[in-house]
Amino acid sequence: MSLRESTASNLGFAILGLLARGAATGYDLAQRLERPVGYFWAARHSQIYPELARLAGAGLVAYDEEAGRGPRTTKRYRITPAGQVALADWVASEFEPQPVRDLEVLRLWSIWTVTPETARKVVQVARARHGELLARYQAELAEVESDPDSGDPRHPLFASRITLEGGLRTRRAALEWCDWMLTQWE
Amino acid sequence: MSLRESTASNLGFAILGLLARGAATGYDLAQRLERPVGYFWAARHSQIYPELARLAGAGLVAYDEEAGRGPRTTKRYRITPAGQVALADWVASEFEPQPVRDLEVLRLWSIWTVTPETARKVVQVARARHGELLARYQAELAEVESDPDSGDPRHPLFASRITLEGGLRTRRAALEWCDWMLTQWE
DNA sequence: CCTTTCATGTAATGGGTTACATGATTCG
DNA sequence: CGAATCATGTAACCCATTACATGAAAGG
Repeated sequence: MSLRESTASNLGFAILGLLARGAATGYDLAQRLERPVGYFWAARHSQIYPELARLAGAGLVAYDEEAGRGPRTTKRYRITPAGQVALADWVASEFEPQPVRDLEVLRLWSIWTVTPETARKVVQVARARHGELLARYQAELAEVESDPDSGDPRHPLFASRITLEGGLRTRRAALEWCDWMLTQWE
Repeated sequence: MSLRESTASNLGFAILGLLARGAATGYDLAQRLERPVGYFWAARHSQIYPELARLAGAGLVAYDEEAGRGPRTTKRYRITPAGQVALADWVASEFEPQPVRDLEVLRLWSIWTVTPETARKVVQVARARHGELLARYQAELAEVESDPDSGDPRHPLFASRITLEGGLRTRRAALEWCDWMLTQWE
């Protein structure tokens, strides 16, 4: 665990993390970086394709070309041994906490400028959103837990399980916070 | 509460939120956007000065010039009535949840690639960081709560109090999550 | 036949960090 | 007298979003 110069960006490690779980096309990666992984790290395809090219240039990923359906060939990427080392290294590396940017809290921080009635509406909308996410996480966690591999610390599903558990706990705390806030306008 | 075209960026509303609590120089704003406000919205002075110029151009803030200490004049900014309206409007406006980017969770999501011993170390470091933040939030909350104005929904300290309370709850949940995780490698 | 999905890229723009640049006052 | 603080700005670069662009196969 030491401070290190990275060969890949944060997005690069998100992609390596996906490829460590299985080979995929840029298109596949873009979809997973919208939905399951996107809960904590989102990205669009326009960002993913150039990053894949960089990772390939650094030898952290490699690809086979299949004759594609569109105008270009389809590239199926996989992580290389060097990529696996880089990923594991990065997981264990120390890094100082990055600057946070939470739009919901920023909004609440100025909520004293509106009437209590408006304020309560804002909190209720936020509460509903947290509730939706909580339900989604719970459903996904149930699915992951149904697989016995999710108990094995060296299996990807183990990591899926603990990150989902974290999301769940965070959302539950946020819901309780919203309920508490609603009691604060007398 | 309707979807609206904003006159200011998110950073702009962070600045308006600060100025709504009192006049300040760009330098003052930069400091508060590092420490207390930086817990949920951080920014550097190189971003703040141009944004202040934009806000002034849009008539949302105004400034008085004092003969400054350095090579340039010191500008003390205050929010205008139009700025107050824009801020309150924005607080009540709907906006779809922005893409999340949480480096800590991204890292844990690939933790299955390292040995259980290394993994536990990673979680312990994260746990310590959450503990530190919790302590800081608790101290700040105690200070805010000592002021009776923090109970008045139309006073800025009310909003400081509820956002700190949220930070506290989130950190507490994160700590419990870390403790739970540590039980997961048998 | 039309829409969705698969599949890949590039260009323009905006947001944010790091580094460059200047200089007076205050504190040790 | 040197370092920290007050105080303001600009420039280069990186990261991310939106929009532009193309085209085949599959499904309704």
